Amino acid sequence: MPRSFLVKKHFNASKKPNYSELDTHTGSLDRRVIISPYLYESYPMPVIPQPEILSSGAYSPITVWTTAVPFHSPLPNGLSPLSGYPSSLGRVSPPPPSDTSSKDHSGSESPISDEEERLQSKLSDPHAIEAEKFQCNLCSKTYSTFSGLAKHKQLHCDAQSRKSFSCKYCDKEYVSLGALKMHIRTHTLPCVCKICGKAFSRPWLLQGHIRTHTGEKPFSCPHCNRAFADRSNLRAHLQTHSDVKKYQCKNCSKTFSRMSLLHKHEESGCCVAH
DNA sequence: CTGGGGAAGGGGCCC
DNA sequence: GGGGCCCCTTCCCCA
Repeated sequence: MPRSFLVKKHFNASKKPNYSELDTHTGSLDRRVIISPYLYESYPMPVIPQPEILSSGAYSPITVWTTAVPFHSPLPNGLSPLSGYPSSLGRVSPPPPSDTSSKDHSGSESPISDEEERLQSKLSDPHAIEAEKFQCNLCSKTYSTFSGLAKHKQLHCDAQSRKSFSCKYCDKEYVSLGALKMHIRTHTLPCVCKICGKAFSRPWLLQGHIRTHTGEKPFSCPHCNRAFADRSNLRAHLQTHSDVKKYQCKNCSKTFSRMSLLHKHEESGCCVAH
């Protein structure tokens, strides 16, 4: 079973190692890998089969998620006026501070946005309130009634903005067709190695695989002249030369050259012991 | 058991 | 929008 189907574990997605120093260590390395013409001459890129993903049944566009605002439902708790429901009637209570579900469209770290401030000023002006219509926050369409806006959001705008593209081979969903196409390649595996027949989802994966046959190792360690076929493997190797390991156990402060080694260490019971 | 190398996959960015 | 590439991550294997 290809690893692509394994569930990805995000132990700490926010902790990203800084590899910026790699360039200084490998200053002589060209950032663009020059693939030997030999590879392309002897092993031309495979013809990608007709993309099944483009067939009409490949995906199901506009899959309305069940989180859409129910028609004629009361305002969901935590739904702010910025969600398209003007608070001119004074019915909308501010979302509870602990509610994190309403952060979907909030890119601002400030608890009070400019739009909220403008709304506050409007609230102080009754004439402005009267002139206010029920406006969709997604497409700016205005409606004279709240129910009209709610129906619009349920049947059109929310469905459009939250449409998903479902893989017909598995239950994964993607927000864009491009992402779905890329994913489906992990099922169809259109790039086949002509030497061993192993199939890959992307051409560059095949190129990397072909290096295992040719022995080409374009990435050299500047410290020990050891060569690698994969840049990421060189990067991991460079950590072995470093006195300061990037991955540290937060309990015992022991450091590791790889995150996977830290994970092993943590799973072995260090964190439990402390 | 630990550390390291090899191989591979997915997401994201750029052109 | 698609391809190429990079980065990060994971798994397997071995010393």
